[in-house]
Amino acid sequence: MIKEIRQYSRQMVRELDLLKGVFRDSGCSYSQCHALFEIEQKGILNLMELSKLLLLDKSTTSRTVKGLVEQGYVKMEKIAQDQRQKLYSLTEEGQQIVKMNNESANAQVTQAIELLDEQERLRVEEGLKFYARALERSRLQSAYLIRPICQEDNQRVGRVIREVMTEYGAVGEGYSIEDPEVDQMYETYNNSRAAFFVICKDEEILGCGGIGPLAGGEATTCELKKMYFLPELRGIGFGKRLVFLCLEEARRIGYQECYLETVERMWQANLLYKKMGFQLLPEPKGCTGHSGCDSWYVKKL
Amino acid sequence: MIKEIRQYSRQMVRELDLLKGVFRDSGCSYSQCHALFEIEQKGILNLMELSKLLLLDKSTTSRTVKGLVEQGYVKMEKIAQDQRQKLYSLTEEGQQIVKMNNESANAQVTQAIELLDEQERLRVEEGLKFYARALERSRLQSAYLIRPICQEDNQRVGRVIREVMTEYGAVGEGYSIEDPEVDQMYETYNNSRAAFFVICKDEEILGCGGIGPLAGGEATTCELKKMYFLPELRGIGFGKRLVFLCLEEARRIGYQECYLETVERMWQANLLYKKMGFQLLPEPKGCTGHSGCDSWYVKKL
DNA sequence: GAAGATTGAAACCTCAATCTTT
DNA sequence: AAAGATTGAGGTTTCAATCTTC
Repeated sequence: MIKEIRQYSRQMVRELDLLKGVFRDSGCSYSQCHALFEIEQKGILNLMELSKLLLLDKSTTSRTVKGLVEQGYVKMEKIAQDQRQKLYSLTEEGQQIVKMNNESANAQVTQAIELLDEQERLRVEEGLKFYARALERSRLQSAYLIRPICQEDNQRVGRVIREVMTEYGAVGEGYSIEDPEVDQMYETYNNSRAAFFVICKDEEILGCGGIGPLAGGEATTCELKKMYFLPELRGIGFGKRLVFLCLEEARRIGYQECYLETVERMWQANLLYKKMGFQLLPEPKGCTGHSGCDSWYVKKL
Repeated sequence: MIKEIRQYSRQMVRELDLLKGVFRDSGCSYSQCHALFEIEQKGILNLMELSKLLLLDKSTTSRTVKGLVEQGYVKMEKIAQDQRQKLYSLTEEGQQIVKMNNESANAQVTQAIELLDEQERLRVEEGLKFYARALERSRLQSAYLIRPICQEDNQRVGRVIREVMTEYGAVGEGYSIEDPEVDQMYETYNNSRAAFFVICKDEEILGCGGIGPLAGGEATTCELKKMYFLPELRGIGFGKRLVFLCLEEARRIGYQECYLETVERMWQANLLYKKMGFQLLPEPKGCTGHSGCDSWYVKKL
């Protein structure tokens, strides 16, 4: 399947590349047209932001915009707060060009899309969306690594747990932030019925989570425990990966169901658990001593 | 929807562009890696073919391959039949590089695709396939034009009809190639119950087709007639467009069903009719006098 | 020192002109 | 003349170095 996807994506990129010819009429290079488009989208932006959007080196971007300013399509202004930045926005004429270019590009795409039926169009939209998103997540994730916890991580893991729980106001009695294990995660989970992972960038630890036996529960039930991500790590798909990894490990150990408890205000986490097939429970299981929690989930393994 | 599709495709292209960085390790430029890949796919090819596959100017391609030959990844040979061409193929070392590059590219794509579930992966594959195909067809179609027939077309349309019918052996008694109208399509279809279109590139006519009343049939039934495409025009989606146009015209005139007859060995046409919702009939309708036909279809309008 | 922007050198690409073979 | 390939001039892009402001 990878082979097919690569093949189709090569074909698609090739065709899209040919479409770029449309912009020749406007008297600007393709990169200049792209720059005009992105400036129009954002309204106003500086060189670095534009450079990232265009996927061009800042030096190229600088020269590209220089041409546009000379042609009178883009105007530059400075702000008092930061004399380093140059902020670019479109002139009247620039807006005209963007509008024209957009119309011809839309016409081209429309012409192609009209060859498909309604069902196929939806497939195209969804397919492109999923693939773009997957590639982005994969790129963002590639800077980080998931690995089992080791003893040297204890201190930094403790810090992550405290920071995230504090962020969500899960502090004080009835919350796991008070558990003595917080500073000794390695020792606590280093046994045949448990597993604990950390997510790090270089030496820095940014997230963690693991499984262990559910205190006061059946022997076949495990608990998904201490899953906390610093903000930097959120929204790039690591939650799904870590939960998946934990559930796999739980199955390997021999557990038959996985329980977890959390607070409703950690909405990203709650959404993730539901997506991963966890069922909301009306009341807690076992006796974890975490009376501050207000949401309980379980999933068969 | 066009807006969404353009947005996602921009995002996707941007991400794919970032993936190109993988090839840096091999010591070749991205274009060189791409060239190695395409040479490996085809086995052996000349400069012009390679240039088309890479979407690069032949001059760039020449320089790109020159570098690869110097590095010992590609070998050049000439053939006796045509001393103009240079044929390129991979050396052992070149194959090694391609294999390495392919593995790392596959790994990258795999990493992204693994973030999706089975359903989403299928959507990606289908979506990319549909879009690549639609863009290609749209590009190929843009060289041609569909328009109503005019009197000056008569001779050239007659030639197209005879050429295609002869190609499929639909010659002699019982075939419409004998109809006197073949040389006077404009006059025959220039009335309020009929319509006839031609597909042309510049002045050259490459295909035709139209509708008219079904001889010996009910007044509410029309016949799809004389639809013939020269080989150049096949496989780029014009059949669908022309049939669609004819059916629209038939509805406008007030017909309630559309009949057509053809021969089974024109398999592309038969496939098209089925796809467009025509039902195969066990026997002919009306009395067209075309006893050579062996397939009859009808579609409600 | 770090962030935003520009500049110089070199690589890459296109267009047009040219060379060689058919 | 046409098709395949190469070469020269000039635009586009990157990398690294530099300038300016915070």
